[in-house]
Amino acid sequence: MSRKTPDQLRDVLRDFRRDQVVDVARRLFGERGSTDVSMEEIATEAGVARSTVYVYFANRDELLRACLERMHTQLLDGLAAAWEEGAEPEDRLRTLFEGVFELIDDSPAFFRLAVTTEDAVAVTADAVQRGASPSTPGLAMIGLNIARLIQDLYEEGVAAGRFRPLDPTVATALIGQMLFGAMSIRAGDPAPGPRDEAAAVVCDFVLHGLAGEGVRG
Amino acid sequence: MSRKTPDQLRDVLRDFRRDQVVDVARRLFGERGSTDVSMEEIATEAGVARSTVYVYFANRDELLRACLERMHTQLLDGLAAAWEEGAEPEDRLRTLFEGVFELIDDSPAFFRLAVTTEDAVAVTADAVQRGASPSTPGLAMIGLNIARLIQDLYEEGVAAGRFRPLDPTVATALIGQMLFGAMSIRAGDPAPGPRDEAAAVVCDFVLHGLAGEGVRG
DNA sequence: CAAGGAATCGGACACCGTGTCCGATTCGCT
DNA sequence: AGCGAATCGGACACGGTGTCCGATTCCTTG
Repeated sequence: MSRKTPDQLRDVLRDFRRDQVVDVARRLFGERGSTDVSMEEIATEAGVARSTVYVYFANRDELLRACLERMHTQLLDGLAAAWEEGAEPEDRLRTLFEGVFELIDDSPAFFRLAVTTEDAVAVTADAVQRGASPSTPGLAMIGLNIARLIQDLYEEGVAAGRFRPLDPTVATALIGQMLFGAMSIRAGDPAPGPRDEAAAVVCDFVLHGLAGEGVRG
Repeated sequence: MSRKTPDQLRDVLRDFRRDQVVDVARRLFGERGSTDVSMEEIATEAGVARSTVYVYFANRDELLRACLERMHTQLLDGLAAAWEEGAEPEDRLRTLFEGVFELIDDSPAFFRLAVTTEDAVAVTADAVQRGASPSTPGLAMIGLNIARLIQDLYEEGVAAGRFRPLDPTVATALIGQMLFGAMSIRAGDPAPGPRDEAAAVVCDFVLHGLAGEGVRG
């Protein structure tokens, strides 16, 4: 062969090294704020020179984006794994909350990160509607895929006659809001309760709301 | 009198100057991130020397806290103003959302600020239950008062037979989560819809949930 | 008006983190 | 052994923070 190492292999290696750094950065960013942790510290902890980090990431922000993207895929993987278990829309909803909580419990500072880093908050269903191209780079996708998940879930539920027929865009946004709120609060809770319980409670609330059962309708 | 200016007056003056700086800081922090805006800039914009800012605030963090506290009181004032209008629990709930949205629209970066600055996320009702002493300094109060508001609202609703009787702590937390999520999303929405509409939609969701009306119970 | 004190200015300072650069070194491959 | 790529490590400029202090302004009071 003319090339000593195929570009392909070289890239794999490169990704591996990148991941190595991202792992550390994610942990440190998680424990303390995204500020308060220096490049030096990340590099040292990852066992590389500071200058080497800058080979893989143009700057601090890009490293942060990489961390968020990793958490994102981690979340989606986790959700996909448990996704097929229950066929009932209600169960899927609960699964969704449980999966999200699992990620939060694993690295509670997820949100401080996500929120700090601009526009990751686009759990709005508009985004789905506006159909941001799947090639959209970076963080827009982070909430987008979840929004899509929610919208699918909701429409299934309506089709099955389990959910009220609302404007799907609005409904998706509302569920997303609840999800976001629940995540944020759990992320800030120093002593969160059991995951399944918490998910069940939130899920019940999302389904039936606040109003007394006999009161209305 | 022995004193040229009574300490009292001196303090008033001092507060006035402080507010002057906080006003500017809040705006700038709001427009761009809490990072990305230097003390120098704040000072200049406020028409004082950088060193003078450090007379009133020990450091950047303290200035940030002051900004958040100001927003907090602003929010509570706004809510209190419209609080008595509707006696019905449902109306009060809607008023709550509207009031919060109003603040958000006024300075959308409220949340990036609040969330970034640790533990402001304590909208958990546990906090109310644990009864954090009212003297608790700083940001713990920021969500606490709102939580108290929510809890009162909820208990009124239950007493009036309008809300389902749940564990008040849990119910408060859930409403708080929805509120938090709604705020966050609206804060990130580049083109938010009319306030009253948005509030009405969220409110309806909180009241009746997702499930079809005839489906369950 | 003159004197005095408090607040403010403005500029110097040390410190730290970022991002860039480059020569020296190590590592893997042939 | 020899080559090239990756890595090291340490220098650098830059910008922001927080501290300090002498000079200046403003207001009060005698």
